[in-house]
Amino acid sequence: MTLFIYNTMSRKKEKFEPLTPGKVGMYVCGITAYDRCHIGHARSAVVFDAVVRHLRRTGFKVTFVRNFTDIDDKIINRAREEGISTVELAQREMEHFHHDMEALGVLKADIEPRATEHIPDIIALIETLVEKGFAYEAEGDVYFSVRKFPTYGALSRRNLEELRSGARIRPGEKKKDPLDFALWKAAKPGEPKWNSPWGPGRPGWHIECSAMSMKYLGPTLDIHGGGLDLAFPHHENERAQSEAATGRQFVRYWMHNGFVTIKGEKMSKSLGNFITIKDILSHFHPEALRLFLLSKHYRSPLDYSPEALRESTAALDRCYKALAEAHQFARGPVKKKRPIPSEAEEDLKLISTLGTRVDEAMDDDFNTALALGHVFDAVRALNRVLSMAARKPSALYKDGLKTACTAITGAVESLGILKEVPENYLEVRNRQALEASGLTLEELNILIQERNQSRKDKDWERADEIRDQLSRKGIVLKDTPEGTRWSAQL
RNA sequence: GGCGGCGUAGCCAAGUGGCUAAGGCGACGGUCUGCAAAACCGUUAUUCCCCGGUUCGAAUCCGGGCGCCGCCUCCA
Repeated sequence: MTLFIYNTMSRKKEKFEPLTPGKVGMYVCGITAYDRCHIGHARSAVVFDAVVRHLRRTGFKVTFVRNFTDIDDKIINRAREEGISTVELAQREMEHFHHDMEALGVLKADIEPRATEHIPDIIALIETLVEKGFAYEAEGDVYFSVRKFPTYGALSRRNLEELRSGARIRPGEKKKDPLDFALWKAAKPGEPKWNSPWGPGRPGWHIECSAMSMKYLGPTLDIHGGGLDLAFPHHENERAQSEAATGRQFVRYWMHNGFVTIKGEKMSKSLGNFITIKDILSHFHPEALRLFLLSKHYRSPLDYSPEALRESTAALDRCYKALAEAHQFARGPVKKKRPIPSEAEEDLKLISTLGTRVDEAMDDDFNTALALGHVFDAVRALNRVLSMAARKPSALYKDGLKTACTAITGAVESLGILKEVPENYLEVRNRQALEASGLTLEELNILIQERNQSRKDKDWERADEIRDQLSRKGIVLKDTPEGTRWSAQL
């Protein structure tokens, strides 16, 4: 199997060949730690988490670096508003980030460098650029001279002259060219500062990513990822700085994920139309959010709505229900070994090859939507087998069902879903439903008993009344040969 | 204005030259059930925004149009 990745640089799907066979150096732009993360951040995190998982699953040794920007204008301003230090603010938001990521099942990066811990590396890189004539100092600021880098604009397909016509030098900036960008900013009174050859100041945003990525991954990264909004100017600038400094190719494969929109508009801090990860997780299961985020190809826009999350929850419930029932049958008391029909054998075979189909989908530029389609096919096949097993029970189903469950949960490793014990997942869903219904477990059981008595007496009217009453409270009753069971309504 | 992306069923979505246009949610019919629920089976796009072209053959390629979105300033 061969992995193909869409490279923003070439605008084409390319065969993935890392610099060193079998090893992948991957850098993804993390967050600026000044506020809670929203679903847009979650998408980027989950998408690249799936990338890392899939690379590792298919045998690559991945070094994954995701940075924190812990000093910049937004942090300084927010800290000032809150009356705390930039260090405190950044620390708090990095902790929030870690909590959110852990909840979402996003693997920790191997290295999570922070800008403020890499000031010497940043300064060294800027010095190289000054020495080589790509950067110049101006009253304590240092700027990158865009005109010195001939292929500037190649990544984001910008035309320098057109960019220049729209750009302006803002008051207080000492650029020679409107397109030049800051590598080092002289400290203003009261701002955090570090000493440098150009006087006290702090690094610009773009240079920190160049310095930190190359420090841990070398001059050439295999994969550099981030949101589409970072392509210009952030990644364009990173590329210019890095290649100017090293004379080597900076990134082999540029990957950019599309935006999360809400009512068709980009979700962003500036528009104020964002929903935080924390908010979502107070209403939905983290895996439902993951499922939602992976339900569309990573490069396309993805429109958020509570309905969409509910749909993902319904789909996830169906998967867990099937797994739970398969477990239950496998552990059940059936002893009789009657032969199982060939249809069941075929379904079990289909399930056993799910992993291959998921991996193939992922190999095609991480087609998670197609991969999920295969997963749902397998779940339907599993339910089909369960129906047959319920109709004509046989102990011969047990091993097949156990293997099928393992095949499914193993196949979705890259997607990072179905990681919970199915019974636990359903129990949590049920507990939440019970809480929401306002009933205690005891009250619920009394109602169920009363209904069963009514059913025995063939008082269907009363029995249905109780069932309807519970249904309105979000609790569904199911009459099975083993008795009446209740569960959360979808 | 410049650059880029998108428009596939009621909704979401995969498919980028050729087998029956995946899958999810929903709706309807059937099996099951006292009736339900869940699950399964079946139906739900003879057609992929519109018009023209290339081709033996196009949702898929080309040209034009309409509509939506994004980047060009901080943003995942």
